Amino acid sequence: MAPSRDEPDLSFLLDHSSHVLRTQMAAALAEIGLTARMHCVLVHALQEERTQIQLAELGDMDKTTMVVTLDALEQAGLAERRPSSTDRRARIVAVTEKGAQVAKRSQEIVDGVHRAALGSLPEEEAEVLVRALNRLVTGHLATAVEAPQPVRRARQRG
Amino acid sequence: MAPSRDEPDLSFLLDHSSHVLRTQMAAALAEIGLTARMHCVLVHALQEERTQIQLAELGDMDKTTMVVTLDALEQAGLAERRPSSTDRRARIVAVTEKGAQVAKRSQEIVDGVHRAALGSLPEEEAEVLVRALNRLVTGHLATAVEAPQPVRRARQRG
DNA sequence: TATTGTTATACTCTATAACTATA
DNA sequence: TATAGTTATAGAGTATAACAATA
Repeated sequence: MAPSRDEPDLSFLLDHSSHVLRTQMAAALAEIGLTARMHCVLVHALQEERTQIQLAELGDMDKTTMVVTLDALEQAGLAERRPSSTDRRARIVAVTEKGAQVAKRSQEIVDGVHRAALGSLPEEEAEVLVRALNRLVTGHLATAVEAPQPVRRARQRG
Repeated sequence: MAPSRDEPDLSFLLDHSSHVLRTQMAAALAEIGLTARMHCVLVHALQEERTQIQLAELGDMDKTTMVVTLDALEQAGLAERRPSSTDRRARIVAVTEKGAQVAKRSQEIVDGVHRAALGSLPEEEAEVLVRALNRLVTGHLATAVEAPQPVRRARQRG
């Protein structure tokens, strides 16, 4: 939505800037064959032994979305599913050697995209921007208002 | 995506804050039966005589999305399609009396949601936040990187 | 009984294509 | 030939339900 008047339209400012930054990030990561989600999973899986559900929560995605993301990472040879030694239901996501290299590169890309954006601002403005957003994200804009759940029919038996 | 390290994760900050603000806005406008798009169309249509396509451009939506949005506004008795006096293909979107009242109320709601967010910050931080976002939106984050177009088959003849 | 991961699929959203009327 | 608006629908994205294995 475009700004309608002279008042600051915070919705437009946040929507537009986050959308454009997201497209820049997607384009930059696509050059090494990654999506933002794949990058996110790689980085978190590298930090410590984590199951799919733990990684899903960290990346704020559904467990079924994690399945698809992991399929892509496995197919690219960047990660593997390994049985957990303590819970035979769970799978630990192990990052391969190649995956670790790619993650290092993708983190540089992510940092670069962020630096380019923040670097386009006067230094003090960039600092305050980050501080203000952090305050919002941990305060007034911490948790989404959940919409009323749409009804969902049972799926066809097969 | 959650922040992965100690560096400021601008993507997360913008995505999260814009998403939560959007849900707050949707919930607040839903109380008077509006979506953000409906509000956007009402406000712009009130400013001057505008066609559907002009309103679609202002609200950054497709003309087909505008059709759906206008259907909703008409059904709610808030706006009407009127033939343009200068172009018999085009329709002017006229806001009804009731629509004008609702638009006034919805603008108050929008302003209120924005004020609540900005008001949760120290005054100077809020000012710099808006200034910085404005600079990004008109500068480094002005235009989205467009993704390669997905192929699209011809639609079934009927 | 509850949880992990999987598959199948329903749903939403939005854009594309084709069409009619008009320019 | 090009444009405004409409309809139908394709496609992406994602979440829900059901299920098997295990806790």
